[in-house]
Amino acid sequence: MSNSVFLSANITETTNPNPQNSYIWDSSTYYQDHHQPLDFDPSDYLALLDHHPEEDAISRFTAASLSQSQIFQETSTAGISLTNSHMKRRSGRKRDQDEGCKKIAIRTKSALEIMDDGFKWRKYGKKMIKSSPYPRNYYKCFIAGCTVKKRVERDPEDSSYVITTYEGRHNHESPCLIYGNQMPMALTSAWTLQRLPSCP
DNA sequence: CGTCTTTGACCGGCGC
DNA sequence: GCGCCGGTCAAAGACG
Repeated sequence: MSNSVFLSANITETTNPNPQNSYIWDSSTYYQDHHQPLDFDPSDYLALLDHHPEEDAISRFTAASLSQSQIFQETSTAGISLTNSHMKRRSGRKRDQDEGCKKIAIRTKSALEIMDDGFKWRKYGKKMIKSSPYPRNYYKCFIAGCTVKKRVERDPEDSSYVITTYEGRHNHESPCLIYGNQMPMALTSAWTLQRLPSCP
């Protein structure tokens, strides 16, 4: 676990005039284990916004926007146990050693198989895997020249959660650039983000 | 008719 | 070397 990072926060889906939805990152509920600095930027993978309730303002979320005085708390044990088993199964593969540091796994409670993360995806495969009764879905970024992929599968230990694994970094902005400023809808869920291991 | 999803086949990595 | 498994491809089908 030494080279993994967990963080979690309430993320609220916003109402948005665009076809793509966006999400409010509530930094007051943000927490992270191991007291490590956040060394990846969730906004590379999700069209996140940072909500400042005292000013009733919304800005684009980035790792740098997090305050240094953040209070760290324990993350959920369910998130740790699931991602541990996932890491163990996949660790040691050559491709993972080459590309592991570019992978981010996101676990979210959702009734829907696919969540709108602000990017457009093209589905290219679906596969039953041995370790889970649920199928794994494979997507590529729709933007030409962008090689980012994601896998989406249900948590075999708790089917109310969906695990989304992003591989690579987008070389372009999210298609969701124009954000509405309406108050968020009441759709909140705790997300757990984890950088997968095997960075040298 | 164009776009997107489904699904079976194929390929390569890994463990035995 | 062989079989298993996960990831990808591409033709066929579904859907608007």
